Amino acid sequence: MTDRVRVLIVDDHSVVRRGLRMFLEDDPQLEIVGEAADGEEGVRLARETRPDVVLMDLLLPKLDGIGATEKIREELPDTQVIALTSVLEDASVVGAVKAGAIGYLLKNTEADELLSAIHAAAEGEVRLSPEASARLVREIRSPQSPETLTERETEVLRLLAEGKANKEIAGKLGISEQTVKSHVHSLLAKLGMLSRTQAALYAARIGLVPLAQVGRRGN
Amino acid sequence: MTDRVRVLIVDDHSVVRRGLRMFLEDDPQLEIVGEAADGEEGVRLARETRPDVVLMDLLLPKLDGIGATEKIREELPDTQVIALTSVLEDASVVGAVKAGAIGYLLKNTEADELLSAIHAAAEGEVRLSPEASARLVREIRSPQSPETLTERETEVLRLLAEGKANKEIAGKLGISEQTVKSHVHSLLAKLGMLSRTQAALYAARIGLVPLAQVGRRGN
DNA sequence: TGGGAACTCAATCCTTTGGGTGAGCTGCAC
DNA sequence: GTGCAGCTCACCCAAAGGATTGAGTTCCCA
Repeated sequence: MTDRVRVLIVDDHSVVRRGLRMFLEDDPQLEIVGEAADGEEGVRLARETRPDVVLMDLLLPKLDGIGATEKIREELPDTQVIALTSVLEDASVVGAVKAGAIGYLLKNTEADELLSAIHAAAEGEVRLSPEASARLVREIRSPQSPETLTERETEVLRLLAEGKANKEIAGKLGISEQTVKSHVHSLLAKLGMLSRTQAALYAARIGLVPLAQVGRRGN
Repeated sequence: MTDRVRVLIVDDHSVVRRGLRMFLEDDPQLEIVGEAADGEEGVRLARETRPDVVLMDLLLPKLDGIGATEKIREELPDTQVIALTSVLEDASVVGAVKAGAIGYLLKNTEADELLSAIHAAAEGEVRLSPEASARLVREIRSPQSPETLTERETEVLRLLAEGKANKEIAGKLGISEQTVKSHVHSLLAKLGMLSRTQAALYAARIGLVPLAQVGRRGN
């Protein structure tokens, strides 16, 4: 509490890194120990600098924020991670929390909120944006809680969300089309959806597939 | 050229606004005349402050960046707009340019590039990020240029991209399912795609539908 | 060792999607 | 007017998608 809180910034946009740095430098109690532009670099810098708090964007090149959070929390249990993202989605809130994030804030958070969240995180206190809290609560108590997809189902969903047909997915995975259909079936049931199109959009929404390269002719 | 360039920042993330402000304040030739957090406020502030250059995020609440750009260019022909976005998509590049943007930059642009782009814009010079240029060129010369969808087709695509079935779309639009099918057919042909799922993902990718609220049960 | 979860596949059935073709209507441009 | 583009609809057909039921495998955990 008396020492300065050492912070690492991980975000792929230089503008955002700069903005965060400016916000944080207003607080003499904080020290920025580094900036990383992708997930892998984030993990590496965390390892080197051993920060108290990492501000982690979730959409990152190379290794996404959730993956990076997992690795950091695994290797450096004393380092707290705050997920900082522009988009709010059920799945990514839950994913970030599961990965070990202690906070989840939206990028439109005001400066003082952000600072207080960082100090809270350094003390091991959970701090979520009101929206994120709502999602989490809904997740927990929701009776028709979106059951988690199995690994295989997720894999199928990913391919499905690239616009592939069942037959293509079957070929890709080396299984029969029937099996793909059964995965699609249970995946739709779990998500409470009625068509592969809805599932594909859901996958895109939660960032299961990089939207930027999706749906292109012949992929 | 001798006067300071007056800049308006429009972005819904306070962190990004702060970051941009810091970048721009390094340059004594620039003056920041305002910040807006959504499209409508952006248009209003542009009207009031009559800036030389507007830095416009494309994903905005209330009125999106392309709409805001159109309005600003209409009312204030001397104000140049630079689209500044985190995602690069064919359609939004083309859309922004059509709406009258003179520049299109990604948010991971470095500070000096950004500054030089602003000065270029103030002089009426076009400045695109290399990636955006590539998309534009491809758009122009591409022989199988993605023919533009008609209004009706776009409407159908939008509903399709909310995960709706043909029958639902028909009901929503008050036309027969057959007609919907014919729209879907020609729309797929124009986009060179094979399934509604691909089309839906494409629509999501170009921001035809707000991804945040897509694919939910019962919408 | 018994049970459950995950993955695999099959057979059957029905619905949805999408292709092909043709055609009537409107409104606008040449 | 003639022609074209866009919107509408119909009929037919093939393919893909999705529901249902049932069942075999492996692997892991209680």
